[in-house]
Amino acid sequence: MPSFPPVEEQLAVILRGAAQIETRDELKKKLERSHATGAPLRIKYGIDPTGFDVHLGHTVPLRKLRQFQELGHLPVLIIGTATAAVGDPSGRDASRQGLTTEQIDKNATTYLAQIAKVIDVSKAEVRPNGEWFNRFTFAEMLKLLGQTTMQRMLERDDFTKRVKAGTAIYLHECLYPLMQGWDSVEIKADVELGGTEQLYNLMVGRDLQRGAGQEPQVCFTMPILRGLDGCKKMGKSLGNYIGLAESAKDMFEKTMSIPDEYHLKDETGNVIESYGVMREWFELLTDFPAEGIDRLLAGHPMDAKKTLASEIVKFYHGVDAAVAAQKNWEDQFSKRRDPDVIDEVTIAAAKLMDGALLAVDLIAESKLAASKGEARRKIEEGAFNYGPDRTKVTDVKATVAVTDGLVIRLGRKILRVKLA
RNA sequence: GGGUAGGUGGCGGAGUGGUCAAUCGCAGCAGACUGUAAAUCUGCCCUCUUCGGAGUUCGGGGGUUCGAAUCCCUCCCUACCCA
Repeated sequence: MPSFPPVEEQLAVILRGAAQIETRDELKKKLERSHATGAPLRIKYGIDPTGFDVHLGHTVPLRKLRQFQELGHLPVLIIGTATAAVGDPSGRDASRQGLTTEQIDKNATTYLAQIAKVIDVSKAEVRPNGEWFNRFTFAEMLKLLGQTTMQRMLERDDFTKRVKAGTAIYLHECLYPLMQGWDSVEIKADVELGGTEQLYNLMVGRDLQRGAGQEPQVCFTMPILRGLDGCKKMGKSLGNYIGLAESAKDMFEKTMSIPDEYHLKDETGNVIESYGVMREWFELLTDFPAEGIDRLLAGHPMDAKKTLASEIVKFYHGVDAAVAAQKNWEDQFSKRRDPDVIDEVTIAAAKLMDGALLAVDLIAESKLAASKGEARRKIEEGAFNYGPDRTKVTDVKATVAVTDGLVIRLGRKILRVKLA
C-alpha cells in the first residue's frame, strides 16, 4: 500500500504553475480521499501520435504528470490512436489532416519511448483509445452524439472564430471532444491534464462521466508553451519546436535562439503586448523556484538563457552532455570558432572533379541552401566560407577543393564534409 | 436543391488579355551591428542556367487567341443567404 504525503504538501507541488483547475475543491477532496484510503488517483493525459516527435510543449503537462507520479498517483496515458484519425480542432484555425492507421501505429511506438524520458512509463497505465473506439457500434456512437448539442459545440472559441473567418468546420471534428471525453469514462479518470486550450475537451469528459454515473474528473490545465519564435504555440506544424529526441547540441542551440521577450505588434508596428518568453520557459520547463528565476533574470539575459538551456539539456541528456553542449555553443557562437561537435554531411566522392566541386554545388549538396539558386545568392552575399582559415568564397563560379573532414560554413550553420 | 461571392507563391492580399515569375505586407534566409535575443539598416526570397536566357506556376482538366492568372466550357472545393 503506497503512502502519500499530507494533502497540503501534495497541493503545494501540484498547484505550482497550473493555469486553471475545475474545480480546486474537488481536487482537494479527491486527494483527501486517496490519502485516507491509500488508493492513488488516476491522472489522465492524452497524446495523439500525429508525428514523430514529442516536443517540449508536450512536456509541460507531462512534467505535471510526473509530479503526480512522484507523489504516488497513477498516470494513465491515453495514446490517441483513434482520435489521431480525427484531429483535434482545439486552438486550430483550420482542419487537421487525418492520418492513416499505419502512420498512427508507428508514431505511437516512438511516442511512448519519448514520453518515457519524462515519466516512468513502466509504472503507468498506457491505453491506446483504439482499444474501445475500434469496437464502438453505431448505436453507441449515436448515444454519445446525443449527449451534447450543436449550440454547446459552437460555443467554443475555436469554432466561433472559424465560423467568422469562413474556414470549414467538418462534422467529424465535432466528434473529437466527445471521443476525448469518452476516454475519461473508459478509464475512470480522477484528473485530466492538458494545455489551457484543452479546457473545453476536458470539460466534456466531466459531462460524459456524470452521464455514466461516475464522479466527474478534475480538469487541470497548464499554460501553453510558446515556440522558438517566442510567440506562437510550440508545435510540429509550425516547426518552432524542440523535440525530446533531439541532440544536446541542438537543444542548447535552439533554446539560445528564443527571444528574451516577445513584442507583439499591430499593423502600424506599435507594440501592443510583451511577454517574457525566457521566464515562461523557466517556469514551465524547469524546477527552478520563483526566487531563483527572478535572480537569474535580473542578471545578464544571456547568462540566464545559458542556464535555461543547460537545465533543459541536463534533464534529457545528463550533466556531462549539458556542459559539453554549452562549451560547444560558446565556441561556435561567442568565440566564433569551430566547436568540438560539428554535424556531418556526406558527399559522394564521385561528384568531385579533380578533388574539387563548384562551391554552388557543394552548398546545395550539403543542404546548407535549399537550391543552387539560393546557394548562388548566398555566395554573392558573402555568407559562405570553408576550411580552417575560413576562406570566403564570393565568386559564384569558384570551385572548392573538397577533402574528407573539410568544414564548410554558411552563415551560422557549420557542417563537416564526409566523403563517401 | 436554389441564389450570391470566392479559390493567386508558407500566410495575408493586389492583379481582370501582352511591359506578370506576378505590386505590397507578414513570416523566412543571408550581410552589418550584437548577447546566434530584440531593435535597426542592407540584400535575397519558384527551379535550372554556359548569366544571354530556359523551364514550370495563379483550384483540376479542356478550349479560344500570335499571346491567358486574366476570356469561354467543364469538373472539384469553400463561405454566406434561402430551402
